Amino acid sequence: MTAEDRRGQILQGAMELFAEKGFRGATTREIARHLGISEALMFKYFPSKEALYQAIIQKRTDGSEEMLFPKEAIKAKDDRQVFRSVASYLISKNTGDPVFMRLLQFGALEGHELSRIFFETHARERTKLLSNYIRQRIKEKAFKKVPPLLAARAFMGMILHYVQSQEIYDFKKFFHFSQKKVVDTFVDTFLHGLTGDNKKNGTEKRKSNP
Amino acid sequence: MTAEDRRGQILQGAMELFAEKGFRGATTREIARHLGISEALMFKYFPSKEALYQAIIQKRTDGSEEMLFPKEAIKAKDDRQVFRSVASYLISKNTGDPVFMRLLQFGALEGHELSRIFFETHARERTKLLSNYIRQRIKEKAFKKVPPLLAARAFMGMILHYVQSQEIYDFKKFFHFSQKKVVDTFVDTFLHGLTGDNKKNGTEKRKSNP
DNA sequence: TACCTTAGTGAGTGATTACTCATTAACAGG
DNA sequence: CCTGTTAATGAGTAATCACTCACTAAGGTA
Repeated sequence: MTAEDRRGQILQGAMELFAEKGFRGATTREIARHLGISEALMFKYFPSKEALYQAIIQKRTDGSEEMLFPKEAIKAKDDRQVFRSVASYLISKNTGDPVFMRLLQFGALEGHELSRIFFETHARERTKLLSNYIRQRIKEKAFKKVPPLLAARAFMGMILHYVQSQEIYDFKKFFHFSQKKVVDTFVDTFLHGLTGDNKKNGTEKRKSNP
Repeated sequence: MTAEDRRGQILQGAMELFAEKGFRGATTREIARHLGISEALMFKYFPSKEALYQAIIQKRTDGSEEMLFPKEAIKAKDDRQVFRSVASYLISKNTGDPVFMRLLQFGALEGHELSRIFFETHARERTKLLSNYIRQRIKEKAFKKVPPLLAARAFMGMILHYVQSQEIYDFKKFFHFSQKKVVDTFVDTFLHGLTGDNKKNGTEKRKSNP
């Protein structure tokens, strides 16, 4: 097997185990056995367990294309479409493949350097992008006057906590909603609130109390 | 020192270290040194590291008085007060003392039995209580027709993810809002949404475009 | 053939882990 | 004073940890 392929294989297998058991919890012996190779070979490719962990995080964060922040919807000021895109992106990115989410969560708790870097750059950047849009819409009197940063975190929190619950707390054992239902409910609630008349979409209203 | 006191002291000190480093990350030697006692004494009081961990979780979950679910506000159908109470409770319980939150998070990731039990009972129960209220208010046409469980999780997710960000991802280094501001923003947004006129409170309106 | 590079390993290394045990020290009741 | 109880410990134990090293075996080139 070529060096390149072997490197990739080790990264993949190690990531799975780190995500499952955390940095401290996953042993080098386990990882090697999981891959069907010797520990010694692993240490030929990565000089330490720490270096292996760092390579994994770096690979995933570098490869993270910018968040699907729909430029057309933003230009068109199509609020519903903007928030739907953000929600869909976050849900679909993390639900199918909770490995990276678990990895980050573990890293944050264990106080790992690179996890902190992720939160202080990527996560913060995403929140800022969304809060900028909200700030602009407030200026245009389309949104109420709320702290934009707080509102952005509220919206992303709804989504991220939901995904986290499903994948880490194992709530998916108890109930499951379609992604469309989740996105619709979260976006509609965020934009229009729970109170008010029973409208189905944001654009059309329907009288309920004649 | 009496046996009772010593037991409590060990529980407290061990909890702090488990919260900081996780079950696998915190060593018995560290815990003993942190308490200023020998490992041997610890093992006299708790037969294994596992038993110590279990005792900690049990103590915190048993002592958890029922969530401040304001009965008067519910009877009065004071939506704002209901959601404000839930939000305030969750925030103040976890912000000042993030130890238990970290403990649970670690436990969930490490797949620890008792953490799972917490989520499958306490956390689920809270969500159900809130979703029941929402379901009732939907029947009374006070709320829009949304999946009550999903709406409840959206609201609690906003709050819990916010606290988690502040305490675990260390976002409090970058910005801080007063608890009142956070509660107001989250509750108002959840009940009335971001769109619509610029009202300051749910009851009084203020014209912005003369 | 002889030689060099390189993927790959088995059998270790010292350090650290959760946990044990024989022993001490203090204090009580008689 | 003696004796029993009990909090408390220092010095271990076997197992496991991350990591190393001397060593093959398989090619490619001359």
